[in-house]
Amino acid sequence: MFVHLSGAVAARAANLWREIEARDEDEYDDEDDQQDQRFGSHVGLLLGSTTRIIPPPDWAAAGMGDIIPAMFQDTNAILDRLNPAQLRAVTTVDGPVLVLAGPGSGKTRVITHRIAYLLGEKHAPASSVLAVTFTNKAAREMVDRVRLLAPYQASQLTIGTFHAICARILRREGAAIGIAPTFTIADDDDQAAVIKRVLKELNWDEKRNPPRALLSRISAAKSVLIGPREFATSASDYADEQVAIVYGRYQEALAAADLLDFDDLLMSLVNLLVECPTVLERYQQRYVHVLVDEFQDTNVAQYAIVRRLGAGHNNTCVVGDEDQSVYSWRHADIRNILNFERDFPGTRVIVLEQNYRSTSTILRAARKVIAPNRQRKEKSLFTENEAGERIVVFEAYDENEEANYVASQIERLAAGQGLRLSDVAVMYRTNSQSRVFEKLFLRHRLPHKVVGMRFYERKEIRDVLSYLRLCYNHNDVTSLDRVINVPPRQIGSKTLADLRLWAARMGVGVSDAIETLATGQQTQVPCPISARAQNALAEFGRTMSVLRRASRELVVARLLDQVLERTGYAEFLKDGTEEGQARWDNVRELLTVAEEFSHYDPESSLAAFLEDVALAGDADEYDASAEAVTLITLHAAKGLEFDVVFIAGLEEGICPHSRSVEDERQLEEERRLLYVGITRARRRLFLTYAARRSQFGEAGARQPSRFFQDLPKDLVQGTARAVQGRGRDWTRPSAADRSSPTSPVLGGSRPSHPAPAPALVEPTAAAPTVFRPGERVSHPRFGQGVVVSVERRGDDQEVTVAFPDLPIKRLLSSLANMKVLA
DNA sequence: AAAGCGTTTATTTTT
DNA sequence: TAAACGCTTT
Repeated sequence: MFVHLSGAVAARAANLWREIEARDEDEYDDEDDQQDQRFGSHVGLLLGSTTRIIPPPDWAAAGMGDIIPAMFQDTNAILDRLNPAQLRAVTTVDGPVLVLAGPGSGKTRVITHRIAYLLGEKHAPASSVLAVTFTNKAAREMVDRVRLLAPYQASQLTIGTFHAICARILRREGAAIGIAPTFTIADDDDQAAVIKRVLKELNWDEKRNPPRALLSRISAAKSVLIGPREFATSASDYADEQVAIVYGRYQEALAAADLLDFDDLLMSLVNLLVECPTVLERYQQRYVHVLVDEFQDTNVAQYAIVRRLGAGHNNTCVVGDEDQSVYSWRHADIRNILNFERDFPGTRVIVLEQNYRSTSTILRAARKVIAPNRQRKEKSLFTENEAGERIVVFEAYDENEEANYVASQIERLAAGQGLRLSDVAVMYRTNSQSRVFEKLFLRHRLPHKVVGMRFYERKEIRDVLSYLRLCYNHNDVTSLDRVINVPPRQIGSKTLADLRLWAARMGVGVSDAIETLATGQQTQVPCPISARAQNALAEFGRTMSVLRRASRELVVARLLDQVLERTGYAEFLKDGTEEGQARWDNVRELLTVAEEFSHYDPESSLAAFLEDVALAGDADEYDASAEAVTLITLHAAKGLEFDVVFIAGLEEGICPHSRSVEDERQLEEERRLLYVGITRARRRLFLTYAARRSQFGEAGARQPSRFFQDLPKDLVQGTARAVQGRGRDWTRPSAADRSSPTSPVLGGSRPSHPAPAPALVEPTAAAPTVFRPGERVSHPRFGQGVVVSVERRGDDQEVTVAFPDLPIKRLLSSLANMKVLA
C-alpha cells in the first residue's frame, strides 16, 4: 500500500505536514496525551503511512484544531443528515450493536460519525477507541474522515487492519509467548518456499503433496485456531495425518526463521491473550469502544480477537452485510454474524436498508439476483432514487468483440461529456480477463488502469525487500535463500546444501555460518564446502554485514541505495533489455516509496517499513483521481462505486466459476460476487458475455451465466439471447447453441472480427428526464445553465447546455444527472 | 553453476 | 496463451 502514499494521500499528507511544521509547538498541553500516558505506550494509527506521517503527540501541539474550520467540530455536524437508522447506529454506544448495512446505505458514514460522536459528544478518550478494518484503504479512509469531524483526537485512535494491529501488539508483547520482537512477516511466496523446504527434508514428492493444497489446509486450521499439536491429535484419516506432519514441521521452520505468516499474526495474538491474562486485561481496559467493519469477512480467529478485546467494556459494534461476503474461500465465516447476537447478549440489531447509491432499476436487479440465496437474512432494501436507465445486456461473438463493445460504449458515453472516465469501471471474475481489455483499450486509445497487478509480488521488488528483511532479521532464511545468489554469485544448490549441513552440524543458523566464513574464524567442525564456494559465501557475508550495520544508521531510502549498490543488484537489473529497464523502474518506485517513508518520519524504523510493505494490499492501489477507466476484479471492487459499471464475461464457467458450480455454498458465493458487482453501479449497468471464448489458448463455445435467469426482463434492454429466452435452462446447451456460430439465435451471420457493436437500438418507453430547449437546468458539477438544443439518441437525449463562464456542453440526459429548475 | 528446453498447469487473493 | 517448473545440456 505504500505506493499509494505517492498519490493523492501523499500530497495531502505533505500539505498537512508543511502546515504543521510552520506552526509553533508551545501550546502543548493536551489531555489526550495524558490519557495516553495512563494507558501505557502508544499504539497509534496502525495505518502505516498515516501513522508515521504525523507522529501522534504532535497533533495537538501543532494546533491542528485551528487548521480545520470550527464548524466541523460542532456536534450537530456529526449527527446532521443521518437517517433514523443511521442515527441509531451512530448514537447507540452503550452495549453491543450489530449493524447490517446494505450496499450504498452509508456504512462508512455511520462508522466515522460514530467515532466522532464518541469523541465529541461522549468525550471518550481517543485512545480508548479501537476500529478494525480489513484493508489499509478502508482504515485510511476512516482516519481521513474522522479527522474532518474530530481533528484533535484523530491521531490517538487505534485504527487499522486486523493484521496490522496484531503485528503491532505482538512485536511489543509477543516475547511472553516466545515470539522474537524482530520477527518478519512471511507472505504467500515465503510460505510456499518454507513448505517446499519441509517437503524436501521429508523426502516427499511435491506432485503427490501439492504445497498449495497443504498450505490451504494449514491456513484453514489456523483460521479456526487449531495449532499443529491439536491438529495432530484430532487427525482422523491418513491425509490429515500427512498434513499434521507437514504442519508441525512448517511451524518449526517458521519459528526458526523468526517468521510469522498472516494466519500466525491472528492465531498468535489469540494465544497471547489466552496465555497472558495481564496483557489481555490491559488491552481490555484500554479499549472501551471496539468497532469492526466488514464483519461478514471475519474468520474464527478474528472473531476470537474481537470477542476477547471487546469483553472488557462490552461496547462492541460490528458492521457488515452477509450478502457481500465473498471471501469464504479465505475462511471468512458468515456464522460470525449469526453468532454475534448469541455471544454478545443484549445486542441491538440495526438494519440500514436505504440505498443512496444506485438507481432503483439497478437496486431491483441486485435484489432479484441475490434473492435465491438461502444463507442470508431477508432484507428490504429500498431507494428513493429515480428509475434511471435500463440495464443493458450484450452478447458478444467472442472476448475480443466483448472488449471492443465495452470500449465503444465507454467512448460513446464519454463523448456525451457528462461522464468522466474515472467514473467507469470494467469488472470481471478472473484477472486473466483483463488482458483482452487492455489490448483493445490500447487500440482504442482509451485511458485505463488495471487494479491488481501486485507491485509487491514482482520479482525485483521481492528481491530487494528480501535484502532489507535479511538486514533486520538475520534468521530469515526465506529471504536468504531468495537473494543469496541474486545477482549470480557462483553459489549454487550444491553449495547451499553443504552450507546447511555444515551449519546444522555446528548447531548454528545458516546466516551465522556465513558470518563465520566472512570473518575467517576457525571452526571445530570442518567445512565441507569447496574453497571457491567458501570465498563466494564469505564475500556475500561481508556485504551483508556492511549492510546490516548500515541498516542501523541510515534511513530506509539510503539503506536501499546501499543495498542496490553493494549487492550489485542495480547493475544486475540494468542489463540493457527493455524488461530490465521496466524492472529497474519498479525498483525506482520502491525507492520513491522509501523516500517518502523516510521523509515523513525520519524516526521510523526499518521494522515499520517492512511491516507496512508486508501488510500492504493492492486494492489500495486504486486511485480515484486518475482520469482513466478502472479495470478490476469483482472481488477487488467491493467497497468501491462508479457511475457506470460493465460486468464482463458473465458465462457459465466464469461467473459462476467452473470450480464453484459443484457446490451449493460456493454457488451462493458466486451469486454474492455478482451482487457486489451490480451494486457498485450508481447510474448505468452493462452486463456482457461472449458466445465463444478462448481460454488457455483453446477456443470454445460458452453459455450465458445462469444468473441472467434472475434478472427481471422489464429492467433490461438489449437483444442478447440470455434475456430473450423464456425460462430456458442455460446450464444445458440447446440445439441452437451446438450449431455453428451463425445460428439464427445469434441474429444471423456475424462477422468474426471487431464487429461494430450493435448499438443500444431498442427504443424503449422508459425514458429518463426529458429536457426542452430554453429550460433552466442545474448540473451537479457545472451548476445552473440553459438548454440550447436537444437531440434524440435512441432512448436517451443529448442535451446541449450553456453554462455561464463555461464552454457549451453536450450532455447525455441519462448520465448528466441534471434537474429542471422551475 | 548457469543456460536452455520441454513439460505442466491454469479462481477469486482484504492481509 | 504464458509462466513456472524440472530436467538436461553446456
